[in-house]
Amino acid sequence: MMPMGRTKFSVRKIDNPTSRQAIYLKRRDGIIKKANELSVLCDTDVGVIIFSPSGLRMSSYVLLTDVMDRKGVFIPKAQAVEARSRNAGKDRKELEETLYKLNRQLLEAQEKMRYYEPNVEKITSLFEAGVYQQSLENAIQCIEQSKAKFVGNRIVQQSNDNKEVAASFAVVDEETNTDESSNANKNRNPLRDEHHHKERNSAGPHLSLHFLETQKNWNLSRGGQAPRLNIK
Amino acid sequence: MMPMGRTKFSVRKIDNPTSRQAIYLKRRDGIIKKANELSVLCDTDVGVIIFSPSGLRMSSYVLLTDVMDRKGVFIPKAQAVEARSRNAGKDRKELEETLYKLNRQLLEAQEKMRYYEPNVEKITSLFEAGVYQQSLENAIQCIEQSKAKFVGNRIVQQSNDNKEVAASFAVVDEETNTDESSNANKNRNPLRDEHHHKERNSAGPHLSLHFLETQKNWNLSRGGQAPRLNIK
DNA sequence: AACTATTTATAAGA
DNA sequence: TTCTTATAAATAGTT
Repeated sequence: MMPMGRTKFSVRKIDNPTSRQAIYLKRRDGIIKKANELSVLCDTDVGVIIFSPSGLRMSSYVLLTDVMDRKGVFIPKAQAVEARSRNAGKDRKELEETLYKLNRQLLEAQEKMRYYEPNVEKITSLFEAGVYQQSLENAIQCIEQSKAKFVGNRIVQQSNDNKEVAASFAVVDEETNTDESSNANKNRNPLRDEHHHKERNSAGPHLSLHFLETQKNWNLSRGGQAPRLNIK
Repeated sequence: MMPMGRTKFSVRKIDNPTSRQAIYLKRRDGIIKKANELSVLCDTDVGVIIFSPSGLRMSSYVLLTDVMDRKGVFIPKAQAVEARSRNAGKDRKELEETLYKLNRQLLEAQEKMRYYEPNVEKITSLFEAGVYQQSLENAIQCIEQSKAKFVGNRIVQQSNDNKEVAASFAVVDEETNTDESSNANKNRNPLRDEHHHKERNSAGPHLSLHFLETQKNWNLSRGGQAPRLNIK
């Protein structure tokens, strides 16, 4: 008979589908919790992407942003141009594969583009508008910095813009919500780490993602306190 | 005197930089280890991206990967399948033509993108910087107008601008979030709401990703076995 | 880098 | 499913 409590395990695929699923759920939650803790404790950006075992859909994602830009989502220009001639030797299957990939890349690009060229008519909430605006503001930041170089580094003050924008969000939030009861649904400010952006050229949609919350009672708030578990 | 062993902690930013860094390292490793375990145990794809507290560089990423290709993160599976079959009737010439067109579209998209994500390092004159900025300012103008609609056609004024806008943010937001309170340093994430993801096909991590391993002795291999830790 | 005292995470079982 | 409980793991403060 198995011991009552936790048993040792080895890192190999769990054969039994039922327990695999069960374990998946537990561990998924565990990782997300830890990712959140790390991000709060150390004030870092952390992203986690987890697919359900079935593989049919993304089960859980906790994403972090602008990473994408840096990792070369788009194929380098040279590579793209060259692609055509390189198709000469490919058989049909390969061609279709290439086509498929290109399609995807294009979709990605278009998706991204939406941040910068939002169809104003299609913006359905103020919320969304703010998101778009932020990405643009970020882009402008970069340009400002670039300009500063030419002018002789004199315009450094501009760099506080982002903070103000972000701050105003928070401030007003407080105006509308006077009650101080704190619950789990708070998310970090995507603009918090400006230095991230400063270091890099990309002004990308620095918004996207973030912690998808986990409906649990975990203290997912930043700066929270609460030892939230039962104390023996 | 502090107890020798682990002490309880609350989830809030660690003030002491030294211990923050120390804790960062430990927990970072811990998460990566767990991510790997999950991926092996449950045969899932898991990705983790962690930035160092300094924020200067990506400190650690362990991305599992080809996920995207296999499971269609960017395009829903159904759509992907369709994309393929649409090419079924085409002969080679047509295929190559399609490929070429796609390539061109992609290049165009990338070109445009450069506009919004200009490589600051490569801007060679103040004038050029100005041009970029102008296009971005224009975009922001549009957004502002869009915002105004939501604020009830109220004219957005200079000084109170931020507050008003932000306030309505809160309101709009509240439709999806019933109770919410906030401190000055906590910001909601504008994209938190899932509908962003739901409504777009490619809300996923636009990552291309690869597996970066972690130099450690952990058994990071897939399908591995080995209880890799010391047995008492 | 190692070491432990403790806190956490969790695999089974209820 | 959700809760419980015994035990494995993770890890904060120390050396």
